[in-house]
Amino acid sequence: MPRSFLVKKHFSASKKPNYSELESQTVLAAPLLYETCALSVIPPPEVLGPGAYYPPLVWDAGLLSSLFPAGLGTEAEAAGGAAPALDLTTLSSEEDEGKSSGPPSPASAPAAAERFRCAQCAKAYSTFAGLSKHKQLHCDAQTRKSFSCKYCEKEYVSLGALKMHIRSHTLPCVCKMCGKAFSRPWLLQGHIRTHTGEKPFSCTHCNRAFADRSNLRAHLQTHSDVKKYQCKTCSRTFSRMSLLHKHEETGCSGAR
DNA sequence: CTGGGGACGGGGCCC
DNA sequence: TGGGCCCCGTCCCCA
Repeated sequence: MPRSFLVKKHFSASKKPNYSELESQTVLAAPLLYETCALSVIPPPEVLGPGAYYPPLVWDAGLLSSLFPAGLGTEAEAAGGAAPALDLTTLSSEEDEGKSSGPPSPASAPAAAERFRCAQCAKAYSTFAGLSKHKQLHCDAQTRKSFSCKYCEKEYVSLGALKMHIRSHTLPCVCKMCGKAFSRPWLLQGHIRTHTGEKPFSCTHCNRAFADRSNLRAHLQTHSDVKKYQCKTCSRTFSRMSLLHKHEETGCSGAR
């Protein structure tokens, strides 16, 4: 399964993300803030539409854990929220596995600890909050991804992966020439080559040059007698997956 | 219709 | 932990 395929469908039911729309939210309102890609993750609230925005603090689990050292599980309960999959606000740094001195520790009340037991590892906790945090940090995380994106349905197993993904929503890297926004600096660099005409990737077979390494790789396939993608029915090979898909969709006759 | 180029996106790996 | 880079991939367009 292609890795980018799943995400793209969240962006748009059709082909490409609507850059102009995104730019209107994240870039054009405050171009100077982002033109050098200085902002690593999330634009200020006034830049994004109110419906789509979640403040940066939401993502700062470390800050939150410092603000709520006693644990956020009880906070969430008090708020009456049936928390979604797993919100980052419920994450804190390493703690509570029956080891820390926090509220969920079972050590001080062995009898009460029996009240909340993890179904997967049998660890016991005195409070529901303690059990919840344990499951979020350890047992549930082993069976499902734990870091949920606020902008879409994607979930990740690590905060770093989530942060990287969030950039695809915030698009902090903006082209000074045309205003187009990108999630990562090197994507912007590649785009800038479309303005400058720079083509640093050359084919050793025909000296043709490309601005994009992936495009060179695809081009190299054209020099090969046996292409990378092969039809299972007729054994015909193609230089690109898309060509193979087209071939299969149009109905491989089995000939050739 | 097919093949190829151009532009771009995302996850993973490495430093 | 974050940035750079690589790899794999999609989509659009054109000859």
